[in-house]
Amino acid sequence: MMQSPLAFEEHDHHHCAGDVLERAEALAAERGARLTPVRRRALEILLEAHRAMGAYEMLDRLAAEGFGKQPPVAYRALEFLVEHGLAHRVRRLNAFAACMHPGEAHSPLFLICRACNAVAEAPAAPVHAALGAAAGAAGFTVERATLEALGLCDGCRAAEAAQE
Amino acid sequence: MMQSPLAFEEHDHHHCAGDVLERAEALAAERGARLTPVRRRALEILLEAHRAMGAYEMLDRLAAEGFGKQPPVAYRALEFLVEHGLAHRVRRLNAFAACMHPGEAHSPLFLICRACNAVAEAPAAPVHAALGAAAGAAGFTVERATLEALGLCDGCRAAEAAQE
DNA sequence: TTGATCATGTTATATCATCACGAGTCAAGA
DNA sequence: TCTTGACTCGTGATGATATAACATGATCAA
Repeated sequence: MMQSPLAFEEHDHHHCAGDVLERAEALAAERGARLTPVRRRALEILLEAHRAMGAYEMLDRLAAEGFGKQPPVAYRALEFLVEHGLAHRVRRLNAFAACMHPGEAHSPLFLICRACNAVAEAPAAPVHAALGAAAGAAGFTVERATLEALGLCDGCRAAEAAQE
Repeated sequence: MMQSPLAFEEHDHHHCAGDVLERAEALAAERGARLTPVRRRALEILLEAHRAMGAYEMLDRLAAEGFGKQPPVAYRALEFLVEHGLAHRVRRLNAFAACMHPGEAHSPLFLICRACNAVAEAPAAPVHAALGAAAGAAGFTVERATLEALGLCDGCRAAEAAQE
């Protein structure tokens, strides 16, 4: 599998890990949610990997660190993170990614590069507005939305164009 | 499992099946795609069921009619239909649904009612526009999009409100 | 009619996700 | 202090979804 960073451009990785983790802890405390060792470690692993990761890869890593070895261990930790907005599920990839903006209410738009497998989380407010309008016209009230785009990031698009 | 029609309101079911199938055939012919017996039957089954259907349920039905009994039989037929715009994949449900507007280029927006499991295909042009803009700002070119909303159709919303 | 291509079927396996159960933890209140 | 109830985490087992790899047969253009 190729490298799959969570944003297309270079960025301050320290922010992604440390700062986000810190905010996650504050959030959990504030809401009475228990960021237990497995859960916290799962979030750290997602942040360190800095890409979308399948539940079984997560399980392998957790097991290697002395946590349980059965699928529910990983699924439960990931479910907790998703429930509390600390991670997101990327359905197209059957995978999970750390949320880069915990706390800020947002249902993200994922941009998935089919060439380098990078997954970026983009602001989605206008998309949600359009979505709500379309749904309303059809007699439907949206509670949660899955917005995932498959395509090419600029880097890979340039590379592909050059190759032809 | 509950009934899961593809639109929230009553409608002319004959149109959904007969007419769509007819257009599908025309489309296939036009594009040199071979709508073979399994493929055609798979599309008919989707149209008749008139709801999202998992690959294994499709497989059961195909097998019962004398087609192959192994998963690839269903997956290949469904893959063909999706590739040619005759069906769509609903990722949130790990299921497939017949396209109600074959030929009209559209990447659909699915509205999934969490109460009655109905799945409706809504017009998504404005959503795509917003999506493209958001992606462009992030340095990304969209090729395909998954747009799925989970929520309540008006009927179920009224029922839920009445119950409380 | 021959060769290229595509379709269909098979067996086997990979991958993703949940169920059901029991032991340990922890805090609120009798 | 001692229950009690909610929650957590681990287990084995199973369920659900999807693909790989390969053989046979159909289709069609040259």
